[in-house]
Amino acid sequence: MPYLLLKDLPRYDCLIQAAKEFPDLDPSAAEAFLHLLRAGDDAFGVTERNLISRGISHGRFGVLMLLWQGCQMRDGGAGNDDCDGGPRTPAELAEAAGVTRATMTGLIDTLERDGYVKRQPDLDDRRMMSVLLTPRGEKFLRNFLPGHFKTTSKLMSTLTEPERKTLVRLLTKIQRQADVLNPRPVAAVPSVRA
Amino acid sequence: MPYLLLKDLPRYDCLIQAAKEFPDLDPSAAEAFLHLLRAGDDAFGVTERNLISRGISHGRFGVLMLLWQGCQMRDGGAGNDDCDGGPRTPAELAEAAGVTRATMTGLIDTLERDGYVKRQPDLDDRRMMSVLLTPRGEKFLRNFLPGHFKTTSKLMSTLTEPERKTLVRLLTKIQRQADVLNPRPVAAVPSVRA
DNA sequence: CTATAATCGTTAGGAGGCTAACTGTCAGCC
DNA sequence: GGCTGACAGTTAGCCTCCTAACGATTATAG
Repeated sequence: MPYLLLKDLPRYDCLIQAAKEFPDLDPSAAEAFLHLLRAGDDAFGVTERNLISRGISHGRFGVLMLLWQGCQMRDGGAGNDDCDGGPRTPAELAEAAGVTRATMTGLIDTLERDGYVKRQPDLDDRRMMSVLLTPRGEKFLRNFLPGHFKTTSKLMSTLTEPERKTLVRLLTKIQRQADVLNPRPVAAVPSVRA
Repeated sequence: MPYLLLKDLPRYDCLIQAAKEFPDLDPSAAEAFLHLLRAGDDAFGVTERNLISRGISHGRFGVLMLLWQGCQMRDGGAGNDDCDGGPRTPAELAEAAGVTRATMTGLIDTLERDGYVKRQPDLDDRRMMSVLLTPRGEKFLRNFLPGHFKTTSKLMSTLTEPERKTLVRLLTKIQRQADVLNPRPVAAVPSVRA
């Protein structure tokens, strides 16, 4: 429950009222926007509870999941060609997780302190490190995940299967639109000539 | 863009694969859950951009909105009986905003430092303060809000009017379910006998 | 082979959340 | 009137995130 405001959303007629003063305000858009943020925050809060009760933050959990995914790919080896083992280095993890490298350093620090992961220098390129899940980290996930999945299932149990599909479809549209509106640096395009 | 992980969501067949190992994992529930968090984060990020470019955080913006709403109610005085002027004291603001009083102290500190709000001691109850929007704070909102509303409108412009209504309906269901799963303290129930 | 540029991980410092504990003030019971 | 408890706002300390800058290492150009 990190991020935002407005425990109770404004009622729709209040939005219409406000739209009289601000012609740019589209009531139905604002309503959808506020509900999206509110529901996202609520959903986040529900799972956050599970996590903090186990002494781990959402960010750290995400790192463990990325590493574990890598292990699965390697062990199960299901010949999935575009899952080449998952991220390993802090930079890859940061990229996959959507945080900065500096933040990833902090996350790995605490995970290593708690014994869930291990850093290992790369022999070929001495700038790099490899981050590995320890047996303890894997054990944590195996203990934690079932409850976590149960929670998300319960959270979504109010929606029928078609409703879930509809929701995903609408949310995907919004994601794409957000990508358009959010001019990401898009590192891998060093302009036409460089 | 505060909170979470997984820049790229796992593909659906990966979820199905994982469900073989974890029977508790309901793929469609997990998919909907992840998309909800992702879309909420994206939407948040889009507006956050506007805010930080104006030197204000989402939290501070929320406080200004709450105070401004109070002003509107008072000035316009539209005889709306359950909008009695909006929150005024730090405790009310914290409650309305969904943060702790301690956090609200910090938010008001920075807002006051920047000249957007003003603290005023309550003469009747000397424990209390009143927080007021300054002319500068109001001016900021009048300058900022049109662009903000335009952004949210653009974000939601990918959805038709019926789609927005559907989205709101589904998200409301999730909110309610989250409330059920999230055992809030519900302060006003001092147990049967106290 | 050397100089410059790019990349990796880290560090330093800031902001915004939280909890827990503190100070002042009001309300109620004796 | 004087305690005791409840409440308002603040303070202190922690965590996670960010940006900016750094040293070390590798890649590239001449």
